[in-house]
Amino acid sequence: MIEVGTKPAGAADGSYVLEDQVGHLLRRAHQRASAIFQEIMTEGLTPPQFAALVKIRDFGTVSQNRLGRSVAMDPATSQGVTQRLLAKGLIHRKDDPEDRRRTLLSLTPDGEAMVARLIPLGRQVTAETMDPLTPEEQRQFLVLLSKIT
Amino acid sequence: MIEVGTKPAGAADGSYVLEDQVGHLLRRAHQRASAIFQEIMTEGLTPPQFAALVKIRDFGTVSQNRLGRSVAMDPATSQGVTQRLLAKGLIHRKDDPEDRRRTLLSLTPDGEAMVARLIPLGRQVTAETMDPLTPEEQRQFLVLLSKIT
DNA sequence: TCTAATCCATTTGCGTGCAAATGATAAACG
DNA sequence: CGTTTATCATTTGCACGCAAATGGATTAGA
Repeated sequence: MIEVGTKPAGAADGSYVLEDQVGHLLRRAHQRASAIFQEIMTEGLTPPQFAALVKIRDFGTVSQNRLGRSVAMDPATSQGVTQRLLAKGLIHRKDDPEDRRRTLLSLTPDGEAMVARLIPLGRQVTAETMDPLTPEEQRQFLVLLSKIT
Repeated sequence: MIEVGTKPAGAADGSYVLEDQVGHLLRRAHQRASAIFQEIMTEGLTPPQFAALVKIRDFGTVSQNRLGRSVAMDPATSQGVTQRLLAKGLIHRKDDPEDRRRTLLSLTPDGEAMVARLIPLGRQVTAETMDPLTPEEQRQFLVLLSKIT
């Protein structure tokens, strides 16, 4: 018996090819995207820190938890990230006078300047990450990726 | 001047929409895939641990660094992961007699049994993660995702 | 009202993930 | 042959990421 053609990715037999599993591919693609980010963004910010800065700028003022939800960070992670942005002098904190549970975050002038300076680089990161794809594929990919997010 | 239509995702103006950046979408998709993994794989294994087990099974016997490269883990991370698999009694270690720098890893009988039991669940994880996509979209997505990995 | 359910921020503990440094071994090369 | 270079495993330090628990504040409901 001669084998014709290759085994389809979704083979129902005993084989299990790690490289065909979405989770694994997503993990690796995310690693690569982070590496490209670090190459281009040379100011010592991490991707979550940059995402937080951008969102704080969008909001103007936000509570820590709300910021976390808007960028998909749980409260414990938000805590750490805002802590470090605070230490870098990029954001400012004050108690919410209308709800004493909350602390409100906003950008410092340094933070504003940093975001403005980094956004063009952010576009570059996205471009380079998707560079292996044609423009048409890039559009398709973003649509599909959004659907499984 | 009346604005017609919505702003394209790649707008070259001052706007920067975090949700349109691949890195951010990849981070969130990876988070979701990991969450689905944990829901379905109820035996206390993490995605990297499972990936390592599968690869060790494929190799039969591998050095720790080689295993790491094959699943995209740096040496420090490999160290931690194999450490925990060892503690769970799923893998076995021995010095390589032909190269005293290396330590060879292989599955214990428990490890073999665990992988065999979990692989069907692995397929389920992949299926559920891509559930929002049609079968045709799933194939497209895997092709594109592979290209940027 | 006042009590239960929610929400906010924080902390602890564990598991990746990576940079950088180290000591031991092996391979390359002059 | 001996030296330089590369590889292997390990350790330390830092940054996510999440589960679970806590104490304080607010909201909803009986």
